[in-house]
Amino acid sequence: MPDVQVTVVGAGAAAERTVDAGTQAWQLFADDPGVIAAWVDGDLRDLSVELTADAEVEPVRIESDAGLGILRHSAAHVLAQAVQDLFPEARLGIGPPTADGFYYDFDVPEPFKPDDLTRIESRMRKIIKDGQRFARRSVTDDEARAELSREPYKLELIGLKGSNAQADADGADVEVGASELSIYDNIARDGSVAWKDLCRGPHLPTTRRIPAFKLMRTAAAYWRGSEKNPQLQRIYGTAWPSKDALDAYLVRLEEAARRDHRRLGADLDLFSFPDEIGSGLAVFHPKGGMLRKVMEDYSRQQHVAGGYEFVNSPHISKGDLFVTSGHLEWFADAMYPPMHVDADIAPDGEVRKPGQDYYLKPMNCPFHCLIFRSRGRSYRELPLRLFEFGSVYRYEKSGTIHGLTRVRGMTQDDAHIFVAPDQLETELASVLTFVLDLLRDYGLDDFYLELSTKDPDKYVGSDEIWDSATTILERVAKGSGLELVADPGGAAFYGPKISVQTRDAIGRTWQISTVQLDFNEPALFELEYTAPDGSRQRPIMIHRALFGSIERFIGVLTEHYAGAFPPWLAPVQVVAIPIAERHDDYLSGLASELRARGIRVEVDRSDDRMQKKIRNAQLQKVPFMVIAGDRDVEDGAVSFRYRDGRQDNGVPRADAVARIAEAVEQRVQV
RNA sequence: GCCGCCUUAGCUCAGUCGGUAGAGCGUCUCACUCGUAAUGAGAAGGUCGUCGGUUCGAUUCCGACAGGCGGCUCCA
Repeated sequence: MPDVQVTVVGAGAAAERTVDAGTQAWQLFADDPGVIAAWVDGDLRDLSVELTADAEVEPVRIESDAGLGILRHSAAHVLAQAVQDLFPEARLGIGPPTADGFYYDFDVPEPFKPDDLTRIESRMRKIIKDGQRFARRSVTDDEARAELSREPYKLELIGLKGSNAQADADGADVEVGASELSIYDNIARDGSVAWKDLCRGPHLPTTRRIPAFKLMRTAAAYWRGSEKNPQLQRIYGTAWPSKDALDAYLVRLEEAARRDHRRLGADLDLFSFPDEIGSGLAVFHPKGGMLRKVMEDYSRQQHVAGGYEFVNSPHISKGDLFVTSGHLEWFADAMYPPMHVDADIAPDGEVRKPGQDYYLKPMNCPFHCLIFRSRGRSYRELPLRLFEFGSVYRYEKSGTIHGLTRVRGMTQDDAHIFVAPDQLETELASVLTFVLDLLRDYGLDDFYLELSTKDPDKYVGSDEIWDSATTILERVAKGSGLELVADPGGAAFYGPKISVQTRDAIGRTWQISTVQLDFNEPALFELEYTAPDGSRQRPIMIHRALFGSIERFIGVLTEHYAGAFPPWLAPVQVVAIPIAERHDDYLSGLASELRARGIRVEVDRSDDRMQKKIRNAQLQKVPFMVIAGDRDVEDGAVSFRYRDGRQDNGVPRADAVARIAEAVEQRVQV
């Protein structure tokens, strides 16, 4: 048998190896059970692939990104097999890996019930225990159609082959690759085919190589992601290279649940969503209101320093304003319906006065445009930066509402900056710096940027303008030195945008701030300024919001800090705890001193025992507990307790006040 | 908006195979005055989300609606 030369790329060094023709990749890595697939000449392949001359082979370990994807994709196949065993009428959608797991979509007559998941899970365990081999074979389109004639969704995917851009967009690419079709057979140990699926692979060698998995939940999902298509039943699962890794993932989910701002909002008495008001409409309680005030105060202060002018606009407007701005044309469905006022209809039906439609405002920009237009503007006024905490109302679809992060009434820290074209790039760069600096002040410091470009189906304005605007934004974004991710088609209809994505304390990302360019609205409102040469010129408008909305930002910060806000943001900064009632007055005196320094302090005069008061302050995540008993009173001192249980006893009063005031002023976390 | 699940005291949750309900925490009162995460005793508190249907009788079964949760779609 002729020999074949291959190159094995390992950790660090590449090694030439000579193997028999017909050697399969697994034979190179037979001594390493962590290897589950291989890169062969840059393509991800099954370990059963036969090596050809001069191939470059690199092992794929199960815990690598590619390895996890293969593990989870294989788990999805096991799920689908289990489902079709138990529900023979189930038809297959797609089943790709996701960031932390996998899912598979099924068309079933009845949605799955919670009990079904348990049954499916045990069936999956049996399939895994069976050690079925994943075997790949290439098929022609016609062969695939014949074999999968019972699977209408798969047939549709076969038809998509070649139009790969579309398939990529909705995840179908895991089933049909760019070139040839393949089917994976699951071969039982008696050699029979237990199950098969159209799939481009690769897969684990056998089902036994799934060390740990769990089905998480069921949900409905539209076929190929479109509302117009039928809904399939999706089963989500997760799979990991070890039981420990699975457990760690489940712990991570619990940690995220522990930080959920909806739960903390109730526990810390920050806000609520009374049914009587309506879905997605929050009320802020005194503690949430204080948090909000502190955030706003600091933001206003920074906006003054940043050269912004403060404006204000009403919550409702006649509809014509939103006809001019284009919002009614594009977003009428997502606006609260109009209030029709001032109509005068005679008893005989004669219209004496037609009346007017007023709308709750969904955006602040049209109002700011009117402020710009209220008088003639000179180039000397530019950049003109108009800032407002503007409350807007959007009739979000009922199913999308989520705590404070997706609401129907919100207050944006909204500014519209009008610039001359030659000021655009400089202003954008300084806006981006302003945004990032302010976010850092609130304790967020891990960012990347996303550049959202034109949606070919939903935009206004000329291609040239879009291209040049996009180029400028890209240059500014790159100039920030932050990682930049493309978001094709993600722009608003009126212009491209940069959004700031923030990673929180447990690594989740949130879209917070946006900086959007708008060449469109200044034209709709016929905005002009007089240039140095006396000509009339059209300004460019920059929309920008840092918090996005205050509500959403409070939600994000609450989760980021798990409710343990740094002292400057904490609604109650200090709880003073007397050990016995006779120490109340002593601590009231200290509280007055602290209040004189602007510190938010409460003295716990309840008749709880001191241990209970500590527990209560701890549960409320108050940054400073100052405790005083006989010893402290005698020494003119207090004892500190921090949220992490750390104590610092016998601190002189003046030092204690200074320590607290300093932590607040420096905006540090304690 | 679509699919599924859920809704019992302020909160977390028991319970009633159809005969109008119970605990812990919280609240209030009293006693206790205590050195770093829950002192003890007592009391108040619910037309079992809303409306309709079935039934002698509905918190329980059925339906609609509202609200919530998990996804999908959407997010100017």
